[in-house]
Amino acid sequence: MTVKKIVKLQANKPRTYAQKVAGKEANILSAAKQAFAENGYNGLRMSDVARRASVAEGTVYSYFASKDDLIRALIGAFWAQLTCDARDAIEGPTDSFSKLRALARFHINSLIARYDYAELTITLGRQTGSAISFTNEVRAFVRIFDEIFRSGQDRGEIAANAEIWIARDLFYGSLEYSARTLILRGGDMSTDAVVKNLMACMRAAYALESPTSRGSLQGERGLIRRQEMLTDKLEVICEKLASVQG
Amino acid sequence: MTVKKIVKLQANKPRTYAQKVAGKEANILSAAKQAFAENGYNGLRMSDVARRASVAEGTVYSYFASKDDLIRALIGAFWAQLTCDARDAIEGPTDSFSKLRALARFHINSLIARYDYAELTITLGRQTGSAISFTNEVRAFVRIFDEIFRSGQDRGEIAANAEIWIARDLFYGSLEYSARTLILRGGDMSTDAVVKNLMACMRAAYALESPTSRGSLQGERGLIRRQEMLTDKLEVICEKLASVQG
DNA sequence: CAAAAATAATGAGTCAAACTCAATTTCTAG
DNA sequence: CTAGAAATTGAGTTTGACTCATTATTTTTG
Repeated sequence: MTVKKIVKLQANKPRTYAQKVAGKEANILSAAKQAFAENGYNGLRMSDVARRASVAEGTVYSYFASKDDLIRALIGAFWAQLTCDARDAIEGPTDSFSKLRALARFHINSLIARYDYAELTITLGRQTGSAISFTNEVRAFVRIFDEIFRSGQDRGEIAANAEIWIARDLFYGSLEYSARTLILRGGDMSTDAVVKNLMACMRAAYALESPTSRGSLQGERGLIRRQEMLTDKLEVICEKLASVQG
Repeated sequence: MTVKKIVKLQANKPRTYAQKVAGKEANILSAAKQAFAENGYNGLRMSDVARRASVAEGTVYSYFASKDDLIRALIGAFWAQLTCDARDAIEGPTDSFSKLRALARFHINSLIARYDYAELTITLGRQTGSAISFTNEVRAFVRIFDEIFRSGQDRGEIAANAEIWIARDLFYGSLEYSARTLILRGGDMSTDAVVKNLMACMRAAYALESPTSRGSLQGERGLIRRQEMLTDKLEVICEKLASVQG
């Protein structure tokens, strides 16, 4: 019985040397992910990563040229995953603004869950120089917005003369800031309010309303709903007045 | 002729020991500012700062507990200066939205000029822990927006039910992202387009338009706007009632 | 199959830079 | 003028990223 046969019987052990090597890189990344989650960028020690991955410190450096390189890889993987998940999240709705709303909701929740990754994305994005740059993974993520926006323009839902780079920064910029605020202040504020507000702005600035559909139907419904809201408010006032009197 | 007389003749040399000491802190800060501008956060060496300020390395540490502390002080000074300049910049216009426009224009230009400071503001804001925090200087700067917004609400120019924290993040978040984009892509895009777009969004989302001017122009929209105004007014009444109760 | 060549892994050692602290200098108050 | 307080000094410590000569493993070759 050779060693090879034993190896073959074990489920997901690497068969070839090349596979083993590839697996080691994944091990190191996974160890780094853990260490980063626990201690953040400054607290992460290369020696600790090596120990967790059960390799020597030098080995880590044969896979990643530097600490920054390692974290960059981690962040790249994060955005790649996010891109996949975001594409799932926008599957449901068909019109552009609903897709954008779904993307916004997904994005702000992701940022709140893992703000540490988002934070380093900018600082580590810049490679060996002074200019700001981004990894391909981040670009791929940003492209999701661009695709929705462009197709919205093609389909006549979004104004054709809207400048996409401005809209994109409005979208991602406000979501990131809001995510930070929500983290800072704790759980008493909702992401829904942020998304709702952002989408109202986007609609107001970029929507091309078709006169037939939205002008009459939704407009009328909106009016009715608003009247109902007004009635509600008036009722509250009456109650309050009564209680003040009493 | 004593030494004191000579000192008195020289213009802005320190007279007392205390003044000399106070001046040294300023020297160190100024040296750090230079070093930071030339090499950025990672490239800044405490030994270099000490040499530029003509003091020993230990002296730097008797004024600032750590490198991060030193840079934080630098960033604090930056925002303090920015706060002064921004207050000047919004002096001209009287209505809230014009003030906000002036602030936006000022802010995006400042960010483009000194993005390095803005970038570190977040990362170094957090003090010895995991939660995100901000220095008082940053808070003072942010307050400018809040003051304009609140006074706009009081004066009936801005919807009373608008949530200020959401509006603030929309404002600063999109400006920061746009500033980054403008730095990245070079000079072919203008800050004006960004400001114009942002203000259009803000107006659409938060403006309470006077019924005489725009209300009559657009039939259904005018109706909706008036209803929104009514709702806002009612909300103000509700709040006032609540405060009467409490 | 064995020897040679290629590839990968190791960890003790280097080095840069933030930070410390005992000794020294400078200033002030009495 | 002097004692003591306050500030300064810079050589030395520490920490942690990174290197590289050596060793181990795998593949290729004869």
